[in-house]
Amino acid sequence: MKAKVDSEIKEHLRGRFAEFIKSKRMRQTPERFAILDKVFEQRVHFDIDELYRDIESEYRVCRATVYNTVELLCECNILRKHYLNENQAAYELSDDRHLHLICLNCGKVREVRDEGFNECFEKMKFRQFKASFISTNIYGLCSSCTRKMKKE
Amino acid sequence: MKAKVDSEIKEHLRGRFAEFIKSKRMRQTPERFAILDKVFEQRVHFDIDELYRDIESEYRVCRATVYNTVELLCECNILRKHYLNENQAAYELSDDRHLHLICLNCGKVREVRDEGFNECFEKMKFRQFKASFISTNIYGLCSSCTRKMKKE
DNA sequence: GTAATTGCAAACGCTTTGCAGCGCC
DNA sequence: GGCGCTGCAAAGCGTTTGCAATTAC
Repeated sequence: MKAKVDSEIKEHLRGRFAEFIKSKRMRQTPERFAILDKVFEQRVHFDIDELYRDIESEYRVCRATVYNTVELLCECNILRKHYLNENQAAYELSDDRHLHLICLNCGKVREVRDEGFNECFEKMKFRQFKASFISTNIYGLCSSCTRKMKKE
Repeated sequence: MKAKVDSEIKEHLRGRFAEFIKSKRMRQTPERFAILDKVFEQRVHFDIDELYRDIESEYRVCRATVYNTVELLCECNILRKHYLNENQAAYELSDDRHLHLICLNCGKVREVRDEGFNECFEKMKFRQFKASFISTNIYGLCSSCTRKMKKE
């Protein structure tokens, strides 16, 4: 439920992506930047297919390219990849810290911020492991499924 | 890295599974209990294919049945299903609380216990959501991949 | 110019499904 | 004996791959 990314941050990230691409001696294709722009328009975590359908309407690009570019955006640390369920990977902007509440019955995912939890993670240190980011999934029952269960 | 499940707990869980099956008016097939027994022998999180190959050597059973039974064991709250990466779901005994340290480079998964973190979760309450369990994945670089990176 | 990147389509791997026959209740 | 469960095989679906054509540098 976060507000759309503001244009200053957008510009900054676009610049970082451009730098990243250059540093790897890769090419700045229009497809890559078109995809990045659509990424900014996503309000919550999204999957490749959602992003693809969203882009497709105004820019001709194929799924494989979306996969490739999103992978690049993860390497560049603009996006992060999460595995919430069986179906497909979910992506989110890196600065968007929250937990996922996932209903075991209907599969609905809710994003929840919890500062205490974030602090708890910041403090953690691991031997022989350089942590980059945390992905926390809490499985349970959403309110409407709880209600449904009671009726039965 | 946990010790094998001791026989008392095993007996208890077998009983619970039997009860669960009866309560749903399902059948106590030998396949279901053979699979449960193999589940107890797993030392860390495992996937369906590992479990299947492990069973197959001494008991004729097909993949679909393993999928079905493991799903039942999750419903019965003996197992929990985690999504660590793209490839496949990972399963663990419910009483085995730990985080997963996942290397972004080689994909290796390490299990780590952290009591502070568990307590932090216990305290959390969510509006309109009945939490059942938490699955925490920490992505980063393992020590050997960190070393590899430095060399380049 | 030339090598990286794209679109397309086929391949891949995990999981689910449909179905005929078996066996638990 | 009936119907739930099994094995088998095929289908489904997200993702990856191979390749010829395109295009950024």
